[in-house]
Amino acid sequence: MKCLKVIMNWFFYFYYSIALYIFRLMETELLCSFVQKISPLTNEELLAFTNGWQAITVKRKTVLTAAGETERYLYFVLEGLQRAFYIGEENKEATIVFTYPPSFSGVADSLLTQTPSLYFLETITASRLIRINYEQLSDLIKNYPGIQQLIFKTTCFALKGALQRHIELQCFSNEEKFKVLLRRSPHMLHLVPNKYLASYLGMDATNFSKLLATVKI
Amino acid sequence: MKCLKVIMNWFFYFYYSIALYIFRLMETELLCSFVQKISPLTNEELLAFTNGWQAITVKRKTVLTAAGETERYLYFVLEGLQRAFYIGEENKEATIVFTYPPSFSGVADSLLTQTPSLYFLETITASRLIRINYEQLSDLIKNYPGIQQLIFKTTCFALKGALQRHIELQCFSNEEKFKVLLRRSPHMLHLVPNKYLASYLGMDATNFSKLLATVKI
DNA sequence: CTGAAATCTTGGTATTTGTCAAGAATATCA
DNA sequence: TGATATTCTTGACAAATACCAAGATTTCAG
Repeated sequence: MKCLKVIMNWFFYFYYSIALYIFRLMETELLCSFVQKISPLTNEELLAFTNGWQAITVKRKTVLTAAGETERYLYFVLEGLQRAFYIGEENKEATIVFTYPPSFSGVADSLLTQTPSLYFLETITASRLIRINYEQLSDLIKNYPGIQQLIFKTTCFALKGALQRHIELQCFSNEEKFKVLLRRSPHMLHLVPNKYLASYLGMDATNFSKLLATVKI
Repeated sequence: MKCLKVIMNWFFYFYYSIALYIFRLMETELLCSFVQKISPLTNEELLAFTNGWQAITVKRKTVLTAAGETERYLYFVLEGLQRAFYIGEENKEATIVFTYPPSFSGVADSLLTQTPSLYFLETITASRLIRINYEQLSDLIKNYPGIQQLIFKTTCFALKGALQRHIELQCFSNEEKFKVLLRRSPHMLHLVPNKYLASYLGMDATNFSKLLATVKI
């Protein structure tokens, strides 16, 4: 009897280890294929880059970074939905960006300049992420030209995106912004609460609801 | 008589050369002190970086980069005022950013990602600028870590600025935006035509004028 | 310096957008 | 699963903002 128990424990541990290993392999694989699309790395760089990430699993509505804090991590989203948002006068929220897998996440400007974040980063749904802290990332950037290139490119694309969105916010009416959203990210309508979509488009939630009724289809 | 003419020519050329030399020294000095504040360079890097810039002098309302073109230059402003703006439906303009000395200029996202610009870059007043083309800049970035660091940092600050402005556009009322402008850049009121300031704040020009009358002081 | 063009101001009006409230629908957690 | 929050919808109303036009002012180029 004792013997059986030992064997079972052993089996359990064996399979658990394999499962964990495969799991980590899959995560790493996801990260690898993501970064390779942005900027090709050598095998050595890839190995260095994918090493040292910490996996976290969090519930919905978990604050990953609070406004006022300085961002400590670069995140990579494996599963779930997150948003960065600003809280203004009278607790009005302005959603800056949504993130979902596979992509990096984190308050980019705060992380890169190591200055306090203006935004909150929060999970919308339960999420699985991996993250690497600023010091490790800095070392990687310092020591591997390809990784520096990767982060630089990512930053450039972020800037491009921010300026693109700038236009939409400044030039488009609520209805136009709504239509752009419908056209460009129809899936978001199902995934994200309307409340957040409204705050992403910079309009009142009730107005968003009315647009849904009139503009739809 | 002939002799006198030759001597005068010689003198002219002599002083002209010296003047030009001093001029270039001053320009370079301006660029040096500007970049040193962002990210310190070694002497060698500084020498490499300040070399190869082309000086241009342009009249007011000169288009430096047109929407649809891919930005070819990184500019450094020595004198004058410029703005980047987007032209939307019915020729409505949205000013993205103003640039004035000493600072870099150019459509940052287009230059960095080498994709077509969404904006026009145009001088508001007659301007003196120096510029370096993308290929040269790329080489400098590739060959000098300090210069890569400089451009990377500049990009990060640009991103930070874009996200900061994002908040203002999305959360503030016209009056609030106007007050922020008054507080943060009062000098702009004298330098920049109200028309452009209005389009910078994302409001109608007539509304801007009314705010000037009511909010002032 | 002067005529022509661009810009600014102002009032009135139309449109867009936000606010409030309350009931309906939906999602969440124990 | 059921109780409890949260979110969504809808209407009427209020506020903000854009639009238009015309005259005053300023700026610019020849």
